[in-house]
Amino acid sequence: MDPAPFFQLPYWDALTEPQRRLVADNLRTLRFAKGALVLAGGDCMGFLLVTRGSLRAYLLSEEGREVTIFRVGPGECCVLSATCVMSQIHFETHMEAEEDMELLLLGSGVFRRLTEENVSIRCFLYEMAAERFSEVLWIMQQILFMGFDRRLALFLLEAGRREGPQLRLTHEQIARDLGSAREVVTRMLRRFSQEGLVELGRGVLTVKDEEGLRRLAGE
Amino acid sequence: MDPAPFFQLPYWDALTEPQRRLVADNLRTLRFAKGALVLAGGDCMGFLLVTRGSLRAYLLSEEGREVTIFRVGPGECCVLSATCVMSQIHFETHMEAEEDMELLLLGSGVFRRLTEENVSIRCFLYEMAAERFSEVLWIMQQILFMGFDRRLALFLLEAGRREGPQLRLTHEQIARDLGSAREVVTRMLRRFSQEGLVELGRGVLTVKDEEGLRRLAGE
DNA sequence: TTCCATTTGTGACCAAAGTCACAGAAGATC
DNA sequence: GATCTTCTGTGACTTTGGTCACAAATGGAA
Repeated sequence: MDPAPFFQLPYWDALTEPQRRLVADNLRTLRFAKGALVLAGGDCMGFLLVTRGSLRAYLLSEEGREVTIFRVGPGECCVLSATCVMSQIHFETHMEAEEDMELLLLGSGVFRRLTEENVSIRCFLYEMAAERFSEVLWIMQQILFMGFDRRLALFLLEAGRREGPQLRLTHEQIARDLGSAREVVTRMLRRFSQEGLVELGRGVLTVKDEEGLRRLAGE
Repeated sequence: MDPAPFFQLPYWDALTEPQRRLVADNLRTLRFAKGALVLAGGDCMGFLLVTRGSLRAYLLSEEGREVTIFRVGPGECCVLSATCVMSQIHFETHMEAEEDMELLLLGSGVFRRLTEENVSIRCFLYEMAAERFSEVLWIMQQILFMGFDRRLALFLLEAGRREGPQLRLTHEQIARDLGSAREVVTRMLRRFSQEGLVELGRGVLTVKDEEGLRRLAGE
């Protein structure tokens, strides 16, 4: 197992030599297949650092509806599970592998020891949590105040920024991401395609008029 | 101006003597009348500590709809404005005085210097932000997945916990808090009163059957 | 090629909550 | 007590988005 990615994180410098050894000795690599549940209901697994693929964090209702609140890509760590180890704050959040993925895990026992010994790490992680916080507030704004057309437009713009204008997504996936229903997505996408904003294909979706989407999204 | 409340905060111990003087010399007391806007759109005023009354933080839509995301009571500080000074994260959040209130302000310049010099304070504040984060996720769950009846029941339970079973609230105020419309609140409250859960009066509302509300709320 | 599972398209319908337009009631103020 | 303002009550209506029930298209797999 190659812990190199962990060493690249900014807080590595803040560690003492014994602490570094402790980390190196206790890192484990975990692999998950696409769609696998990585973490349910805000379990406190410890410190997670994604090395390949990506995680999707979402809220889950009793009836099974989901809403994505953020993603964790390669080189990023999951602040929620870290925060939960550090301060007994429990987040009712689920995480699944969006693609086949690999992550480094530093178990909660060792990780807690580390954060108790070293304020800089705590601080660094909390700061990242605060950043997520501001993103989540933004998503909340969208859900609260925007119609579905605007939300979908924002979704497409955001996805486009991540993956380019060619999106390999089914309507079903989009619906789950936005916490809506597939038919609703289909209808709205059809409207978008009639207006020349996107082009639709089976399992693919091409953004044709980013400017138009942006206008619709009110950006 | 009496900076005593500031001294009672846990991080006071973490300050050096010159830092303490710096704080004491730069604290200002501000007063706001009930309903006054304390902070708009996530301004970075600096560090706010409420000494009397309470703040209400809310999201605001373009059309003027509001949703309350948290409150800051006496002895508590506003983590959002603090966080925003520390890390340039901007929260699109508004705050108003819920009652006549008084707060201590440590301007952003001095406060930034302080947090740069002292990791413990940074860390402490970020940790509080993380706590707010978990509360906001919970509110998000409510809005996303619950019907209005459940949300209202939760609101009444929460308000009851703060202020006892006698609530001095108008339907209008409740509606603003929940981001809904006054008529909707009136209708639902009427249903609640028919079911014996609450008793209604002009500007007053008494929780009669907390257990029943709890059942309805699914707690 | 022929299945077959997956994905998309669509119309009809439903339900929740927001909007509108008032009317009436309760306190406050003069 | 008369008037005013603020609250509350209510029915009718609209909108949005979710649900249902299919049909049709597409692209692998056998």
